[in-house]
Amino acid sequence: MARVNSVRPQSGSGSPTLDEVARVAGVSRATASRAINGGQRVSPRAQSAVDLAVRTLGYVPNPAARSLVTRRTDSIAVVVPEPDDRVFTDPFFAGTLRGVTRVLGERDIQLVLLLARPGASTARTLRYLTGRHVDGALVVSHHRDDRLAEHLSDIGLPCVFGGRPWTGGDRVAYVDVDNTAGEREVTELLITGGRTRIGTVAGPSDMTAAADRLAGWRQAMTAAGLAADAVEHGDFTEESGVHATRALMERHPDLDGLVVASDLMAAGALRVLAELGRRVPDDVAVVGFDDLGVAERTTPTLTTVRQPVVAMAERATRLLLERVDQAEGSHPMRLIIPPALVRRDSA
Amino acid sequence: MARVNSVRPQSGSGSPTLDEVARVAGVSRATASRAINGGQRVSPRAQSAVDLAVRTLGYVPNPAARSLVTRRTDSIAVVVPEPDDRVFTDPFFAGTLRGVTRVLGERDIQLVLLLARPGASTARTLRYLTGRHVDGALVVSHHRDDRLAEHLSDIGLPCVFGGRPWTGGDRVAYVDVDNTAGEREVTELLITGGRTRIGTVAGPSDMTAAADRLAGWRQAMTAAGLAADAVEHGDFTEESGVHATRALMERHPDLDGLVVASDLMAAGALRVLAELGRRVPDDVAVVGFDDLGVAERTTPTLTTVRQPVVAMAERATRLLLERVDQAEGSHPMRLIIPPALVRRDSA
DNA sequence: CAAAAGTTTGGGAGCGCTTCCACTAGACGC
DNA sequence: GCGTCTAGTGGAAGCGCTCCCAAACTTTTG
Repeated sequence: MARVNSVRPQSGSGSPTLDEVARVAGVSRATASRAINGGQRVSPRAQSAVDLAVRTLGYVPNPAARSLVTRRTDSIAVVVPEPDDRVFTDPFFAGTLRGVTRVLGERDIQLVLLLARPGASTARTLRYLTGRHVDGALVVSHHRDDRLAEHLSDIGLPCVFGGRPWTGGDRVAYVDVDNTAGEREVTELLITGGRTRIGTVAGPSDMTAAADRLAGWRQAMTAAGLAADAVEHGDFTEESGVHATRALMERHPDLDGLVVASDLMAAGALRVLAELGRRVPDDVAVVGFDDLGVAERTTPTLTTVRQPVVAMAERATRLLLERVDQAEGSHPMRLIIPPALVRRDSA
Repeated sequence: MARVNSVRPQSGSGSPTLDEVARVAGVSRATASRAINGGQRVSPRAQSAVDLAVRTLGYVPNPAARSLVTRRTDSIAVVVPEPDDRVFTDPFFAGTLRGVTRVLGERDIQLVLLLARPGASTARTLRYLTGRHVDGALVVSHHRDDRLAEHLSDIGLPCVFGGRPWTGGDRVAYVDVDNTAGEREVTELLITGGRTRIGTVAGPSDMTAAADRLAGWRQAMTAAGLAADAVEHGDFTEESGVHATRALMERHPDLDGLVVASDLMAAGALRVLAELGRRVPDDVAVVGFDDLGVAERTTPTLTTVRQPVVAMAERATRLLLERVDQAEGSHPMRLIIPPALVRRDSA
C-alpha cells in the first residue's frame, strides 16, 4: 500500500485498465473489480482507495472485456422489420420507442435499433441477434413471412413481441391490445348509431393487428346481420387510406359508416370524403384506431380505439428485461391490453 | 487432417467457438480466423474446409471477444440530447435517422440510439461514449450548455455533428445547411414581394440553427432598412408556433410577413392566422424552414427553405465512418449545404 | 540442382475483465 | 487458550478472439 510507484497511466497506451486502477489503489485486480461492481466483500478502506483511483485515472471499464466474461452486453435490440420510411412517420413507432427508452433509462441499458428492410436483411438481423450482440430483442412490427418468432425462439435469445406474432405465438412472449374486441366494439358503436351499410379500410393482410381488427369488424357485422362485404386494404399510411377509401366509395357509394384500421388511414379517408362532398358524421360516420395524436387533429376529430402504445411498450420492455435477468426459463407470457373507445366527432 | 474426432459441438456449452470450428475443419484456430475474416493467406483447401465447418456448426463469432482485440465494435451511436417526446415527433429526426440507417445498412454497422435527456443523463451518455461501446458518434441536435463538442473531442472518439455546434466547432466535424443564408434569402423574397412589416418566429435560442436563422432574418431586414423588432421564440414544435405567433400578432398587429424558423411552427402560425381571420398570403405572407413533408400539407401550402435532411444525414454518416476507419488524425471538416428556396402558396 | 523467394500454417501471446478458490486475519464461543 | 467462523484478499484461470512470428512447404530462378 505504501509502495512507491509511478501513478501515471502506463505509457499513454490509451485508456487506463483495471490493472492500473488496482496498482494505484494498492490492491489486487480482483479486489478492484469487486469494488467497482457493487462492492460486495470489500473493506471500506479498499473500497475508497479504489474509488479514488478510478476517479483520478478516469477509469471506465472496457465493455468488450466485461461482456466477454459476463456474457451480458447491457443492451437490447428493437427490431423493426419495416422499410425505414414507414418506421419514422408512423406515430406508433414513435410511441413505442418512447416507451422503450423510458424503461431502459431507469437501468443502464442501451438500445440498438435494428431496422430490417424487407427480404435480404432479415438474414442479417438474425445473424446479428444470433451473435449475442444484445441481451434481448423487442420485435415491433413483424410481417407474416419473416417468421421471426420461430427464429428467435430457436436462437434462444430472450425476446418479446409488440403485437401478436403470426406463428410461434406459443413460444414467445408478447404484448398486444385486443384488436378484435376493439374493432368489434367500435363497429357496434356505429351499428347502435343506426348505420347499416358499413365498410372497412383494413390494414396490410400480412400483419396480425390488421387481420384481428378485420375479424372484429366482421364479427360485429355478422352478429348484427349486416353484409360484411365492403373491404379494402391499405398499409396503415395516410396515403394508402386515401386510395382504399376512394376505391371503397366507388364500389359502394351507399356506405354510411367507415371502420378504418388506423387513424392515419382514417385521416386519409376523411380527406377523400370531404372531396366527395360527404359530410362526416352526418352522411358517413368514420372511426379509426390508435389514438396517438392524429385523431385529435383531424377535421372532424376522430372517434377511435385507443391503443396505449407508450404504456404497452413500457410493459413489453419490462417483460423483456425480466426475461433477460432470470436468463432462460420463464415460459412465454402474453399480455393483452383491453382497448378503450374514445368518442369524438366523426361518429 | 485425417484425425478422427467427434464432430459435434462440445458438450452443449452454448454456441460453438472458433476452436471448435478449427477442430472440425482440421486446421488451427489462426487459420480458421483468417479464413473467416476475408481469407487472406489461406489456401482454397483450408478456406472451404472452414466454410463448411462454419456452416455445419452454425458458428457466429463472439462480438465481445472480437472487439476486445480489434478495438472495434462495428456500431456507432446517434446521440440526441433532447427529451424523448420531441425526438419522435419532429420529422427532422425521422429524416436524420433515415439517412443514417441507409448508410449504415451498406456496411455491417449497427446503430445505438442514445437519447440523453436534459441534465443528469448527459453524464451517463458521456460515460457510455468514453467506454468505447461504439466506434463513433453522430450528435444530432445539441444545445448550448451540453458542451458535447468539447467533451467528445476530449474523449477522442470520432464524431460528427449534425448542425454546427455552439463551441468547439473548430475541433469537431459537422454537416449543416447554411441557415443564415437560407433565412436571409427567404426573407428577401418577402421584401421583394413588397412586404415591409415582417416578423419572425425564431427557434430556441440555445440552438445554433435557431440563432443562425434569426441572424439571416436580421441581415435581410437591416439591409433593406426595415425594423427587425418583431421577434418571438418557440421551440420548433407546432404548439410553440401557435403561442409565439399569437404573442407576435398581439404585439404587432400590423405584420404583413412572417418568417418562421421551422415548418412545424409555421403550421401553428397558419392556424393562428386563420383564427385571426388574416388571409395567407394576401394579408400576411408566411414562410417556413425545413420542407420535410409538413410544408406540403398545410393550407395554404408553405413556401419554405429546403433542408435536405436525409442527404445531410447520409453525408454526416459517411464522414463519420471515414473518420472511424482512418482512426484518429484527419482534422475536423465542415460541410455546409446550400439551402434551396421552395415556393408554394403561402408567400 | 541448390539457393532464393514466396505462400501457408500453427503456436502462442495477449486483449481487459470477472470469478473461483485458497488463504490470512481478526472475532467469537467454549 | 484454542478451535471455528467469517470477512476480506490476491493468485490464477479463463472468456473467445486476433495477429505476430517463426516454421514448413512450395515455387521460382540462376
